[in-house]
Amino acid sequence: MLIPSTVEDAVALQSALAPSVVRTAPPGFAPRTATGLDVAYAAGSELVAAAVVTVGIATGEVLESATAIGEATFPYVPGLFAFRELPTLLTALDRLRTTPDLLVADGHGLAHPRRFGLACHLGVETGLPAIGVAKTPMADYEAPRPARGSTTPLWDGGDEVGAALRTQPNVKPIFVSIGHRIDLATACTLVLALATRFRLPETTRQADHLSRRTLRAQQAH
DNA sequence: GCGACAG
DNA sequence: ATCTTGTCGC
Repeated sequence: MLIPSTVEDAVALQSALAPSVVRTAPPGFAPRTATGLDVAYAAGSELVAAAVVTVGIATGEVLESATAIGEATFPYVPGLFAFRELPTLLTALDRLRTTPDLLVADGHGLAHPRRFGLACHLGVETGLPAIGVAKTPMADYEAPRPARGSTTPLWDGGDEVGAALRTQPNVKPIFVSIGHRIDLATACTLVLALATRFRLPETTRQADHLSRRTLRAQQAH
């Protein structure tokens, strides 16, 4: 995968790719598994550890996982952090034996200044359905009702770009947006099904834990 | 012009 | 993201 060498090129690439995002699900789309992706960073270096974990949507059971060690070359710039994580995440994805039904990225999809966050980039790059799940919003929203499952729209420049989703009663919402080849309502339903017990979906939790374990193990060497 | 800004 | 102990609660 080609990583732009400048911020200007990175912004241009996102704008160029944004029209490729498909905002509807494939006919008869009924994923049985979901693959979570996350990256852990080392404190003072560019070392990163990526983890991808496939779980059963109905059970939350871990079915398969893969990891990769890499280097974050691109600097952290809000709106461009996908360029830090993409190469290592794609390497880890390639190591899965079974092609994912659905990707769940740790970050935004359409709820992004150029409508092309990490989840969109992952989806367009792989051709797979993808959802963005973020812990903090970049867009405006009103608090959803306290009940589990309630949602409220995410607004950015007059566009509805995602949803604030309450996954647990009276717990801070998470921010769901389309990544690729899915609609927002389906994305929210699937994320809710993956967040039966905790605020974050099981995909995110498992990938987060595995990426941290992988980084620690790498640093011990 | 200045601050804020996914991870 | 990461640096970081204990503590309150289910």
